[in-house]
Formats: sequence, structure tokens, C-alpha cells
Amino acid sequence: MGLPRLTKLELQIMDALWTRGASSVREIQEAFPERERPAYTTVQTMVYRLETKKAVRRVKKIGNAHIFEALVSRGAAQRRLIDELLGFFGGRSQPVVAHLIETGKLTLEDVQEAEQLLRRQPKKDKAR
Amino acid sequence: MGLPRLTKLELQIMDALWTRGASSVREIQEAFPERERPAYTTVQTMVYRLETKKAVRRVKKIGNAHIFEALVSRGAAQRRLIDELLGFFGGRSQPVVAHLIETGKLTLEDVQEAEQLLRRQPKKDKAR
DNA sequence: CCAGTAAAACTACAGTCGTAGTAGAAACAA
DNA sequence: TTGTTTCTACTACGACTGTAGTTTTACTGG
Repeated sequence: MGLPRLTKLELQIMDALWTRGASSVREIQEAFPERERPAYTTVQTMVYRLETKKAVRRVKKIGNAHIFEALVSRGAAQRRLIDELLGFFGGRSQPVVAHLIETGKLTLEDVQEAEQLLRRQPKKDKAR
Repeated sequence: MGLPRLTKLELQIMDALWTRGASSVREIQEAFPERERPAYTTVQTMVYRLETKKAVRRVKKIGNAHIFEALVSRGAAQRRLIDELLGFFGGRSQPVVAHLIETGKLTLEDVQEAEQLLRRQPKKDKAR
């Protein structure tokens, strides 16, 4: 059902597809910062696994290379991640925000910006 | 190295220890909601693994049962989780907050509360 | 003291992840 | 056309997870 759970490496691969659009395995591999670039076949294996997970699919073939595209959107994946995190906080997001503030990762400007957003956006029910 | 990465089930076990304090394997197991309660030995295995990961330790023995206590604090674990999440958002927390708002998981009150907190808390530098 | 029960300790196993090698087909370069 | 490069497709493998069975040890009530 819903979108499959993606691991760190898988996310990195998806990221390449999200930012560069449909790509070949080689292109995805080269999107990795040189220092931490996995072997070509490693990327290939992951892409294949993502394929069986229905997170990507082959769209065409150029020369003898397959071109893959993302089937899961970045937004959907991010939402997934956040929901997972919220699970560990009993579904309440307030503590998450508090934590971000405590560790200095969220500034007053950020919060004010968020407030603007909220005032504009009509109030939705807090979906617990 | 910092605190080890904990998986979902491991977190659930830690949770039992955090909320109930030092406990035996049996007690931890019984803390699970009946419907999704793993077998005693499953919990036992996980506790042992948490032990090698230095996330829990034996504090004493009552009868022939060992009593375990958490070595990692709930706060530390939560911070860990959040940092991990932030990684997927390029380290910026603003998008996370935006996401929470978009999906209606963060109310205006939550945000205002956060703002209060921020104003009280002295300004820390945005650490990335 | 001894049987029965409870827990500990050990073992097993399948699934996923990260990692990558190899064999063979395909395309390209000369 | 033939060697060289580049992909695909397949295979391997160890670490880690979740799951739980089996064997051994320790208590406890009679």
C-alpha cells in the first residue's frame, strides 16, 4: 500500500531522480558527491530494488541504457518521513517543534514565517 | 560513538523502560498493547541486542530475573531521530515545519506557543 | 529434596540493506 | 571487423532486524 518505506541510500537515489528528472543508472551514480560515490553496480542494484518496490520505473531505453523515473513524489516521501517521526512522539508535533527550538535549529523568523503561512492557510483540523 | 541508531521495535522497548523505569524482560513485554505483543523471547532478544549496543544495562537480579535500565535518555533518542530527519531536508527545519502545517498537524496555537518559548529562550545561533 | 515453573541463554531463520563482482550483450571506435 | 567500453542481468555476501523455538539453569512450594 501506500508508498514503500525508503532507506537512506534509496532516498539519495530518489533525490537524484527528483532533482534531475528521469536518468540512467550512470547519471544517478554520478550525482553522488565523488567522495561517497557507491560503485556503479551498487546504485544499479538499489535502482532495481526500487523498481520492485514500485518507487521508480523504466520509461525508455537510450542506446542500451535504461532510463528510470520516480514514481513517488518528493513531497509524498517527505510526508512519509515526517509521519514516521511523529509516531515516536505520540503523533503530537508540538514536542517536535519544541525540540527544534531547544536545539537552536528553528529561529524566530522561521516561526513567524510559519505563523504567516498558518494565518493565510485556512485552519484545517489537527489531524491526529 | 554517539548513541546508536535505534529501530522502531527497539524504541518501543526503550519506551517501556523510560516510562516504567528499570524493568524485567517480562515487564517490558507486558507493556506492549496486547494486540501487538511480541513473544517473550522476541523481546528478550531485542533487549540483549540493546545491551550490546550499550543502550540498556542490567542493574540487578531479582529471583532469577534480570532487571534492565535505559542508558540512553528519551530526550537524546528523540534528538537523534530529529537530526536524522533533518538530514533528508538538507538540515533545514523550516520545510519540516511547513510540512507539518500543510498537513494540518500543527495549529496556530502550537506555533504561538513555540514563539513564546523562543522569545523567552535566549537567542541561540541557528546551528545549521 | 525434588518436581514444576519461569527465566536465561543459545540457536535459527528469513527478509532487507548496502556493497560489489562477474558474465554476456550491445554499442562504438578505428 | 574486431577490440574496447558500457550496460544489463544475475549472483554473492555479511550485517542487522524481527521473529521465535529449544535447551539449560535457577527458584519455590510442598
